[in-house]
Amino acid sequence: MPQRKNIIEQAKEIFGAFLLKNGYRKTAERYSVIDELYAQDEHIDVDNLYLWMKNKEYSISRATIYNTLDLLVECGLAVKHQFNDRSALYEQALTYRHHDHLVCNICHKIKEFSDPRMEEIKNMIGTELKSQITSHSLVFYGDCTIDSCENK
Amino acid sequence: MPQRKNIIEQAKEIFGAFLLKNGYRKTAERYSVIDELYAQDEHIDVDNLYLWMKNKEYSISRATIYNTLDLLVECGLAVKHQFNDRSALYEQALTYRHHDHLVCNICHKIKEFSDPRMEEIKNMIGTELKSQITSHSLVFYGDCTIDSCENK
DNA sequence: TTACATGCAAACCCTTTGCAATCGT
DNA sequence: ACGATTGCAAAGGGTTTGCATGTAA
Repeated sequence: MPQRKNIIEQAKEIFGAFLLKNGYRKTAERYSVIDELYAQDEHIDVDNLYLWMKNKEYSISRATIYNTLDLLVECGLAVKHQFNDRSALYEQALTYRHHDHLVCNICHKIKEFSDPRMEEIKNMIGTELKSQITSHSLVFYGDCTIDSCENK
Repeated sequence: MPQRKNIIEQAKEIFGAFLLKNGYRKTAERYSVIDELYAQDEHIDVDNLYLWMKNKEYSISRATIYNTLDLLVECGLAVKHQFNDRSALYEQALTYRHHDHLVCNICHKIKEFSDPRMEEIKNMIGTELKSQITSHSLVFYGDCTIDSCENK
């Protein structure tokens, strides 16, 4: 990932401006969450992010991670997903383009996709049901039909 | 609801056959959950169903409601929805046709809709990502633009 | 200096589990 | 009678909260 560093720097600048604008403080913990969230290649939940950071000798608590992720979501630097009734998953959002997810019923691997028809459906349903639709969550669940899935 | 009684009777027959087939026992508690789930006009969560039933002098525990709802989902007589990170919502499924949901950001009212393009998207993405898609969850979130919404 | 942020542990909420008592079959 | 089902309360897992301590501004 040659340009990931730049992305992280960019994210930190945006975050700094956001903190300033809202009178929040710039703490080392908050910036470290950006570093480590943006270091992930996959969606990650709070507990795994916490363990990951502990493992890297960071001194941070779960509470602070929760708090910081909320801030990151608020300023658009992170996206939160709730795929099932378990823990929420987060991913970086600076280079994010909206996509939806396909979750394998057996191995629970997550694949991403995007379909332009979703926008059309949103517009149409929004008009029909008199709602200004602000976001959506779409998850497909299915059985992999390829060998890379661990269900065979 | 003139024919709701018939629907409940029909549901009970299906449930009875399901219980028999699987060697499960026919208990008054299990049937009472059908009665009261099917009496709802809206989605309901376990706790509210429990309180509703307690209020009607039923003698039933939360654990049994959880257990029975699982069975009802298993045999197709109920559908379970997970709209947010809070409690799951259930609805009767005998007269159910698949639909998706629009949740108001402010008043949290739920509206239903259905769009045939979803099937097309499912088929296409399933082929593309090599998955036998078995189900999906689609929720739109938006701000009502009508006065019936409590957000004005 | 003085709030706000942190870290810890306890509290919370929804759901699941363990087990003795009950009840279908 | 046997074993599944119930009800209760305790345990579980993820998230939030309260409060003393630490720290940015």
